Amino acid sequence: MPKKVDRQKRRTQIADALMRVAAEQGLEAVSLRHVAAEAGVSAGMVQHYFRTKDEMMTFALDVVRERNQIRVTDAVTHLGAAPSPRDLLQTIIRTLLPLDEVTRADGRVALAFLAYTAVRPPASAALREETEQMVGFIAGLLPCPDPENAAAGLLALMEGLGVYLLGGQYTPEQARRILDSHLDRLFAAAPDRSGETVTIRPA
Amino acid sequence: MPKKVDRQKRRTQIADALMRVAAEQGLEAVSLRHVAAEAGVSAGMVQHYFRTKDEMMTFALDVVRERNQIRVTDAVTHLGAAPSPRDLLQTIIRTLLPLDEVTRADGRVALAFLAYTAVRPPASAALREETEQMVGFIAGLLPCPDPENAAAGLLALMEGLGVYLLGGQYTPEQARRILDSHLDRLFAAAPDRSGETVTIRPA
DNA sequence: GGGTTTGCGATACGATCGCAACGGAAAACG
DNA sequence: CGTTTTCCGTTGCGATCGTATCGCAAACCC
Repeated sequence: MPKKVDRQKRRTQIADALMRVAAEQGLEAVSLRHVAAEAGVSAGMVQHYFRTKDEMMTFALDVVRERNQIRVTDAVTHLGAAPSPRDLLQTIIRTLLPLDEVTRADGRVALAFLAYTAVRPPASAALREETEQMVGFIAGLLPCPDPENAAAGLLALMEGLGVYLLGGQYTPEQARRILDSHLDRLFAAAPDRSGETVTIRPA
Repeated sequence: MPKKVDRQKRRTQIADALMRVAAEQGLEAVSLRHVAAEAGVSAGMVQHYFRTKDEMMTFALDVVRERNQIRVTDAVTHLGAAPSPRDLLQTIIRTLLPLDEVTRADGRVALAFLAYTAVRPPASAALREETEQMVGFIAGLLPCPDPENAAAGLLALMEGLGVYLLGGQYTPEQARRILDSHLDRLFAAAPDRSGETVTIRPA
């Protein structure tokens, strides 16, 4: 057969280049040739690994989601074995917010994809499922009444904070304060369960 | 001089066409010729009223913002002279959320522009100022402690709800419930001022 | 080692892009 | 009524787009 090439690895390298282009110049600057140049390869090679541009986009979108997933589980792991629900939530959400230059780049890509998929509904199925799962998980951590809606609201607040951070409308410190204030409210009105902790279990 | 043409009106007509294209096919489908075709005019005419594409985009962005502003003041006016702070907030935010097909179209445009300006920071100055003003206004309506952060959080929640609505991750009913639940929380823990009302005054 | 399969660079094609330039029609002004 | 100024449709240019296709080299199978 052919040369042994790690296909998945090459595809990821190309997706990385795509994300760099998208983060710096926006998604509309993403073209086969730009991505190829950014990746330091020929345009033909990009075409070899992605038969169509849309396939490349979809793959990159998956990579972004996967990276975020990893970031979260990493952060949670570093939190120790039995964090309080509030610390756990704060860590998760702070991890997902574009608070530094690195995560900002990712955030710009994610935002661009959001606008991209808003016109191509089928591409967002996985995203939808992920969100639903997240809502369920967070709801279980909240001591307040109506935890389902509170959890969904917390996620929405996170998303909005991300958007405003990228738009430069809120500073990172502001965003952190807003998040903390919101968590205060979520954990305030409830019966005191402040001693409780969460046991991390593998997904 | 020349034929008397209402320049501003023509520009708005073109911007309307732009928004229709952007809402249906995304911002990357917005080109001089597409917009011209959608508006039923020649490409040359579009060029006549906007020397560059970027000028057209910026103008359209302004129109979107202006429309939202009008929608809000309209809704608030229909609310009567002395609504409760909570009703006022609910109305404002529901007005800004993409809950029906019409506002969804606007929301898609706004989201596309958000991604657009994320890479062109200078274009978002007006947006930033508007948000700041809004935070101040909302903060004055909130009875809870830390009203500044709560207000900013409420706006972020709204933005996130909008994004999730456009992505089809939350349904309109869900979004309304989430918003109400959040408002419950904001107006719950406070000293009872439920009898108070807000006096609407002109901006 | 010949044949086959794959990796990948090169090139071409038709479409579309933003933009510039030209030209005529029409209206206001002298 | 002629001039001038604006309006705007047409056309063309160069660049770039996504995609199809070809060709060759390298590696694997037998």
